[in-house]
Amino acid sequence: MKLSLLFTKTSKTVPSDETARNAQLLIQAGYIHKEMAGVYAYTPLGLQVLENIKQIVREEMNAIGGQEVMMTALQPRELWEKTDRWDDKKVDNWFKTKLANGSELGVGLTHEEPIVDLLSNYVNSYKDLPIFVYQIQTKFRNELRAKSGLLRGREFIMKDMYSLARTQEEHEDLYEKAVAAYYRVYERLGLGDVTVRTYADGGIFTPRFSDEFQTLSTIGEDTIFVDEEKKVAINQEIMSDESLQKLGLNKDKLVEKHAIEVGNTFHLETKYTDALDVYYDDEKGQRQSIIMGCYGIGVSRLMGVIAEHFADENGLVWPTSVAPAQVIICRMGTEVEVVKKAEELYGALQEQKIGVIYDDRDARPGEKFGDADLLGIPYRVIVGKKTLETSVYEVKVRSSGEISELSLDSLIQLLRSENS
RNA sequence: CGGGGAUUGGCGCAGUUGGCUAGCGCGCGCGGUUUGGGACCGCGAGGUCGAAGGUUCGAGUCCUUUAUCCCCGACCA
Repeated sequence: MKLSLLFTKTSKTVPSDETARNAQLLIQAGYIHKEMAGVYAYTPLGLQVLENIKQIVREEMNAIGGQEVMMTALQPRELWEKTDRWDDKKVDNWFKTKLANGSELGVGLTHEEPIVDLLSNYVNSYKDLPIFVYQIQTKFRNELRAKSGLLRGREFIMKDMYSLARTQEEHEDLYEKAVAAYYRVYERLGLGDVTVRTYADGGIFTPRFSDEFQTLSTIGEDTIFVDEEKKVAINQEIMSDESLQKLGLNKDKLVEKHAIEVGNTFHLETKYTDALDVYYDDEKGQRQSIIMGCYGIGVSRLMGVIAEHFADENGLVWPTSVAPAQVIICRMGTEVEVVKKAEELYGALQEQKIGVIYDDRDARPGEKFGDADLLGIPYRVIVGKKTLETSVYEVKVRSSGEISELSLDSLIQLLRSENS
């Protein structure tokens, strides 16, 4: 992508109506646009990051047998009344609207009911199970208070997966597979070291604990207690001697930390399947309940977490796995030979299918360097008069600041290895 | 939903005890000098001060209502 063609621009000033670092940086660099509180649009660069995160999530869900679908945002009232989740007293953050004929609709905030309703058309026999089905979709929640940029929005992108199992053992197996897939997702996003499985409240679903995936961060609104040996934690909200005993955790080994929830998995048991009257026939023709699990990852929230977690005083610092491009070419000046050299490099990298941004603007060096830093592209290559005299390119690593001089071949090799 | 703060060109801000045609920086357009960390000179466009109502000879400045945004708290199935 040529920067001269990109309609977004960076700003020298921080938006005055944001205090959350993720929102400040993402807006300043032109990745997102604030429509209203808790509602953000994604511009080309931001969308690319979002798509990269989605793709990682998608690959890992597919790897455990997940089947992708896309459910609807508009939801019929009747379906949700069957599980007693329509009433505002039960779930108070619905966005609701009406058809022209007056029928009430809800705007999707989660999809247990519609998923089960969909699957009920196809699931009859033990032969049809188990199933993992997921989607990556916009969710709408009428939060009383949106805050912290992408971390808590009223409209946000979420991956929600649901598992349907025949037996408790099968459910446990699916559940742990999903948890393992979650670990791989955070690992690939660069958050593996700071994300910890955390026991939390199971909500209204079940007396069992749910598992949250908490990324350690000072910006986190959750307080968790981490057992660093066991690599697990317990959320403050369920912290009690009884819970600790049940989980086999030793109070003295726990360290208090702030963290932000980037995933949550629940044991739903048979609550939704039973309520919606969906069962399967076993080998003996006996009708049996279906055991469900649900698994969420806040995709857009992750974008905010990653932005904020890796940023430094000069701007964003994307991990290579989600960066909108691997490398940015900064062309110095407009001399014919320099332009030619830069275009050549741009073409060569594109040919190698390496994500590349070419700063072909007729701007001053300082502006180009500043933008390259702010945009957070992992590698920066300079093409200027000096480049013409040597046969190497000056390459700077955004995260470390390390500078090296590489031939075209080794540059390509470096960028391709990061890509895999 | 309770408490606090904010709202003035695209962005960031200043506007004295109410007083003339509402300023500044950045950005933008034109011309020129520049080009390895946001350089400079000249000219220029662009706002009716969140909205509505009121007080006054006169309101960005005072009063009332209201909308929106941010923060703290409550909430987060």
